Amino acid sequence: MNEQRPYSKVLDRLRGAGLRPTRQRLALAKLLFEGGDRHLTAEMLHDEARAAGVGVSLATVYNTLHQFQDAGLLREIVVDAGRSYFDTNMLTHHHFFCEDTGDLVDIPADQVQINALPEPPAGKTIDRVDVVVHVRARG
Amino acid sequence: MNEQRPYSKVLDRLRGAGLRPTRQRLALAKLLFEGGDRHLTAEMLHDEARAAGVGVSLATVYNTLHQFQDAGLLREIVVDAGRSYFDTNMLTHHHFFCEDTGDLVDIPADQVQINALPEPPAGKTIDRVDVVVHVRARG
DNA sequence: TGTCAAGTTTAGAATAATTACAAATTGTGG
DNA sequence: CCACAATTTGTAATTATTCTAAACTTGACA
Repeated sequence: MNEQRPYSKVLDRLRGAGLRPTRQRLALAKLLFEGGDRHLTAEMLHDEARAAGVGVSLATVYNTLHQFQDAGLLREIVVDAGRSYFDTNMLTHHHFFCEDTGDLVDIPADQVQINALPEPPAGKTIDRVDVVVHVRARG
Repeated sequence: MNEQRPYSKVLDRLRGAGLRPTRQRLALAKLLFEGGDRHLTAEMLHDEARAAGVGVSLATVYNTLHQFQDAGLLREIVVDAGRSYFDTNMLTHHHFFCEDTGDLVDIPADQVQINALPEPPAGKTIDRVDVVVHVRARG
């Protein structure tokens, strides 16, 4: 439907976040937000961009991911030591993490019910609750 | 009570895990297991060891932490990108993670109740469920 | 107790992910 | 279209961790 204005949605999205719609940001936003819910590392996104013929440096991919995160368009997930995934699904939800393959799979929020939470330490407020269900190939 | 055999407990612990009780492993085990529940990075443990006058290289600290983990004496916790904590509390429990300070605080298992969990992806079994409650200084 | 093989430790090099930097480029309001 | 600030970039730097091969311990056994 958007054949003639393929960037209009992401463009609005960037504008809404107060980010200048540069060529690089538009291309990365398109890759990130027009493919459903995704879990990507900086390296993976960089490869995708190059494969799509988009000239963008790895440094810019990192910058952009962090800017998108600060703007609330993405969230960072840390499951694997020394590797950050960025999740394009901003709705409350949780994750399966497969220790064999490194795969990350969404769990809709309504499939996990937490019905007791402790008081946070003095002077702190709860920001969010992350549930990671570690799984492995059945042995 | 153990003034005369200060290493006997950790010694048994290493023996039980099938690990040779070397000077380094004994010293690190003492630091790790005789101070209650602890959350330490390799670097932190290395510093403690040096402060205690124990000559041990950082490489050995890493090796030892992983061996202890494989032996079921420790578990690794990943909350902060690019930094691994090791937790000496092997009972089921969860964590507060303070984003401002990087502090990690235990939440006893009975203070979090999860009463719905999804089916794991085909062919996988659930290994464990990690709940991390992200908190920050009240604004 | 001395010897030896296997298990450990170590310093330093290597790797991997990420961040920092300063120069070059680009986007935008006037 | 200009000027200037924001952005991008290649590269170097940083950080956490793993690797490696040589040196050193340990424990078993004669």
